[in-house]
Amino acid sequence: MTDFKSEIASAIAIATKIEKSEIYGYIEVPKDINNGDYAFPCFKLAKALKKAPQTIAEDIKNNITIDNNKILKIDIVSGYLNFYINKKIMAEEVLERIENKEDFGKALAQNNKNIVIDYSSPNIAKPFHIGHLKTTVIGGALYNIYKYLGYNVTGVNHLGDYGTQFGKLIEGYKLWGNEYDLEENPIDKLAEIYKRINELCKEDENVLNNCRENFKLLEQGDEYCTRLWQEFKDLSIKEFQKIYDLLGTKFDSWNGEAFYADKTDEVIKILKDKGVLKESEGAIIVDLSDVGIETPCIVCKSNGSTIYATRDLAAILYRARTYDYDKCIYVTSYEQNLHFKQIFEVAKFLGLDEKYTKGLEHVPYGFVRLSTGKMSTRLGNFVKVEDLLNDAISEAKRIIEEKNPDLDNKEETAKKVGIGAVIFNDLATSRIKDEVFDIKAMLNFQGETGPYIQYTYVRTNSVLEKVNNNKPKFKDIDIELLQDDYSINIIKLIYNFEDILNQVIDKSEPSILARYLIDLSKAFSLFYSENKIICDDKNLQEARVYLTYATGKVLKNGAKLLGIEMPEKM
RNA sequence: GGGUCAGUAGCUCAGUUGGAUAGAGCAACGCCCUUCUAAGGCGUGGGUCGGGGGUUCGAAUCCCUCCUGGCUCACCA
Repeated sequence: MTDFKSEIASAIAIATKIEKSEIYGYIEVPKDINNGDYAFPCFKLAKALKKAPQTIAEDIKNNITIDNNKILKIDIVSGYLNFYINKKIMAEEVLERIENKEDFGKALAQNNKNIVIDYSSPNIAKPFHIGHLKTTVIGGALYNIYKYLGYNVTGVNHLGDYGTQFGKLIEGYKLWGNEYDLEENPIDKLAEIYKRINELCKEDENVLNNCRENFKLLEQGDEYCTRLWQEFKDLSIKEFQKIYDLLGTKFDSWNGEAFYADKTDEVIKILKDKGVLKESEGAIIVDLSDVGIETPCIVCKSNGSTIYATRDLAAILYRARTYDYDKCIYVTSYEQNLHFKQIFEVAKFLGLDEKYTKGLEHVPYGFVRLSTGKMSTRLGNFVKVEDLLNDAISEAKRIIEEKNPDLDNKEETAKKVGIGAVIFNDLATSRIKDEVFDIKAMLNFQGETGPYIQYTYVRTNSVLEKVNNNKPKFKDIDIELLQDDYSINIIKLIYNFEDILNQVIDKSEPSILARYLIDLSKAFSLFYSENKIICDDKNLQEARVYLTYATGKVLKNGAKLLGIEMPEKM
């Protein structure tokens, strides 16, 4: 497609003899469409050229050589150079590509880079609560978008399946296992056992020692402990899988912490050979004060066992070797900011190629808090994702019964709408912001929500159904009939789709796409309410139906990248 | 206390990397369905962009400082 911004930048660069990349960075899109489609603020050059902005604008305008077919008009308004592009060309290119490219937006993807994304990563034997939802949907969206843009992506569910907590669980099971039926509701039962054993540990030091002993046995491969651990793990995964199925989340690897348990010796050895290990208070640490991190990174506890940092370092080694990653992304809450800062520094001592250490990226997100305070598994103060999704689905069902009682596939539609609402809610705002969980707001399907996007899509669908899905061919439509503000508004947005996807991966920020889909939905809703699409004028109808089809396609593609499924009717 | 992130309308948030008159949604109030789905569209009210300095043609955006809140600061993950 024609890159209007780039062409304008080139032309200005030639006229001013200034580097194109510099000019390109200055060009902006005016908020007010009356100021054209692209604008160049001449103030930027005033100092360097020692001229008044107005003079610069005039000079550029007089000297610029630009394709008059693509740029129709250049205006000077208070120091700005405003460019008016030929929207017919833009409309033609955008709409033609929609028809031809099955996966519209992929054009910029011609890379073969390997991306590893570590996301979701819940703790075994603990409930999957709404605190785990963000990493799951943010990671999932990044996974989809990287893949869509042509990267080789590996999604890793780095399960929390290792540590003293399992020694405790095993001890609890030994004591009271016969009181619980784990098949029925495994996670809840395990959580109960976990809570109970923790209480007992507080009362009785001997029990705590037994727990530690169990974990040691587990580390040494004791048959009984390993069998129990495996069983807890299997039950948990089965439970998690239910939620992943609802959310449509997929992973390529389930290698969790335990997987790296036998790979930490090598890490210690490399660090030792590098001479960066120090003993301090009985533990073995890497001092990072040289790089401004005052808290040292512990790689070996004073009792000789390893710690999560060591296992994360082993994972970096493993991922570099196995996946040859260009980027390795960790989606976790910002609680772990310091931890990742530390291990990314220590990773520089592992003797890896710079490519791997530079490719490490932590993507932190904000807390989910209940109105009653911070969530705590221990205190039972949490909302399970399964319950939330079920609430959302019931609410969607209720609304369907109220608004569209004759609908087919009510169950399936309610599922898509309810889950779409929940996913969208977690992706719609900047990931770093904290969120106070508000079930009422989440179940309000009005305004800027997932259901709004779905509803807009459904409307595009019914228009097409009205013409028996006889979408006109691109070559048969008259672009001239799509030059009104409402249509152009939509076309411009579709033109930006690729750019939006690239922004998302640049910033690891799926909310950019979520907001974009809202903007596109708004633009279409306005077009829809202002125009009669199915009308007496056959040419006009065909052009508008085509635009409707194009909008629906982008909405559906975009939503899918966020993990939101579109119902065909609702 | 150190580090770090955040503070924009009553509430929830955008703000294209320093640009033109700071925008949406929710909530409130009004209007629009014999018409392609009203889960929609339109309108009204609502702002010291946390405070104060500074940088410059120009600041919600960059720098300094203070205030408020979150997270974190050695053997949990």
